[in-house]
Amino acid sequence: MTASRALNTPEIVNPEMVERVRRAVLETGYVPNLLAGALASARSLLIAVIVPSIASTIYLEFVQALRGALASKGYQVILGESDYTHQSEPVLLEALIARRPDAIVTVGAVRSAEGRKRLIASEIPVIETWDMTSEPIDMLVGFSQEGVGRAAAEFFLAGGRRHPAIISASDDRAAMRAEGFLSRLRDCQPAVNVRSVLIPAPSTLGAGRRAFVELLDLYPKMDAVFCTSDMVALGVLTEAKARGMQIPADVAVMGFGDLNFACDTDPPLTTIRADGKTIGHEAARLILERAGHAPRVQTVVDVGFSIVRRQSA
Amino acid sequence: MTASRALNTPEIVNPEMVERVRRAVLETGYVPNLLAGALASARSLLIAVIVPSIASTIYLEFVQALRGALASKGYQVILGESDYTHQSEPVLLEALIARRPDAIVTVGAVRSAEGRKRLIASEIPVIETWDMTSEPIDMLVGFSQEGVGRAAAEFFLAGGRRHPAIISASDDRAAMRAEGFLSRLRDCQPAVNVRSVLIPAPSTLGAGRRAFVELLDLYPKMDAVFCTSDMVALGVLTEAKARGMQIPADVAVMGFGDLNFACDTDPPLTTIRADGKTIGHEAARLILERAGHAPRVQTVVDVGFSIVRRQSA
DNA sequence: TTGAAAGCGCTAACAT
DNA sequence: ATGTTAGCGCTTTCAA
Repeated sequence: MTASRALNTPEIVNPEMVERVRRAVLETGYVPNLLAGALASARSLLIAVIVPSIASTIYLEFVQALRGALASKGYQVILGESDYTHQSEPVLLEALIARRPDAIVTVGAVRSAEGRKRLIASEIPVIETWDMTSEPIDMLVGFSQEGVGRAAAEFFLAGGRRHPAIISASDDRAAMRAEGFLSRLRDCQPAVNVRSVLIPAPSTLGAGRRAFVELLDLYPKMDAVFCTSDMVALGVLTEAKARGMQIPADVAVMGFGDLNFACDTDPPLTTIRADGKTIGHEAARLILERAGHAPRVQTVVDVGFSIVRRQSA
Repeated sequence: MTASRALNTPEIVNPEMVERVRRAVLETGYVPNLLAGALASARSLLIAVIVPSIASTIYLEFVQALRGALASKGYQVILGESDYTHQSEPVLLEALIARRPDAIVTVGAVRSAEGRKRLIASEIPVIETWDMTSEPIDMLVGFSQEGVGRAAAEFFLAGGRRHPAIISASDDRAAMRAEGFLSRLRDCQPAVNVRSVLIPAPSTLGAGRRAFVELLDLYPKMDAVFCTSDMVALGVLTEAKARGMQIPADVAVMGFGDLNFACDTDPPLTTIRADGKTIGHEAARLILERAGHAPRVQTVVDVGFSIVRRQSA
């Protein structure tokens, strides 16, 4: 017990004793067994994070920020992949709950009723992120995906574009952005024509190119394209350039994500920035506050989004 | 004990008993505590993976493949970030060892003597990946980074290019690729001029653009550029296009990684493919074999690499 | 096929 | 400031 205290709370142990323990640790190469510690203390210092796909770059900064903010407090992150579908959600959740993480962070709302039930029953703090859902399980850090779509439409309209199109990936949140975009356009007087093309998640440059070709074909008057991902927008820029089109003169192009290449494309990409880093930091803050048994804190955080105006639109 | 068996090895339990246990599990919402299980059985079903940076896309497929192959056997992955430096390596390793993972997979060789010592002392299976180091700690799955660089140089030479340049990121493995590239060129008779530009890790499109501008300035005769990352190569293509240069007529461009956009750039990017997916699968296979107490298997796997010839070079 | 006993390596809680 | 006791929830081992 004294050794345990010397390592975890040295300030309440006699300095000489702490020194003796330190020496013994070095001599023996002792590394504490966190599994045993977690079992005894009911704190695993483990945070489970569920992303749709590890390979989708859009969430990388978020995971990195979350991980970084928690690492300094001794927490580690375990990653789950929900595969953009909600079929295996309950199974994945059970596997993660079995590790007794101190919090579970999900990208997007937990959709399956079964999954929600298990999370609630587990009494583990839950943080849903990247969207403002109406009925969060517990805590929530995000922004309005529909709002993003509406803002994009508004931006095009304000710029005088009357023949907008959208290239949308087929995942939950991209669909919400698309819905916001379309709904804003439905409200126009006089009516505005729109075309949309759906591509499978995850979003790639190639899918963007091909979708743009398709749009050029079926919507010759098109003068603006909103892409639900910067990678797709880059594909549009590539195809446009290859055809000698002028961006934004011929077609305005707008992306989403403000990925790290967006400022360096040709022309630089106008996009909507959702700050994954901030979402990660806020989620970490909520986790730490909850861990400190702080009085019930504000549990819904809207981090908003911003239009990053560059040259492509 | 019977309940434990009914859940883990139902085949040796009376079917009626299994059924009773199943019902009880459903009724109570019981979820096994893997922390306790791991402590008792000395198997955590946890695999620690160390990548230089979560945000570097090049390792995403690898992590995903590794995760996928292990998930079906009940393993989960815990992620560590080594930050492209080896300073904090021992600390990170200690934090991971404390979780008693059943294996530790690292991207790149473990450099610090302290880290190597701890890993060996821990007796946890170790798999170093993405490089063929001469003195692996335990198992190894990778390919020759220097070989990649030499192959790139060879490719340019065979294509008649005599004024090659390289844009290299400043991480361990990129530096090895650069060294291979330069060493092959040093062997040329008659001598071949080379220029190299170093950019900070992680590699970005913007860094590629700017490095290319720099090269154009200080090496007007340049007729080929090898980039240690596809993202950087994309930056070169972008800048070239913006200046109205002809690729590959004016300058041949070659990347590394065969990232998912490489086939859809304009022109399509010639690159060197290192199959992260295969590395991940092989690593998973080694882990599972070792876990099955299989007789000492082949512990060094060279997955090789291949030149993907497209139009940019 | 089922059960009983012991213990994995820690920490909480309660002495001293 | 240090020590003792008990127990976290499982699995291993041995017994019936």
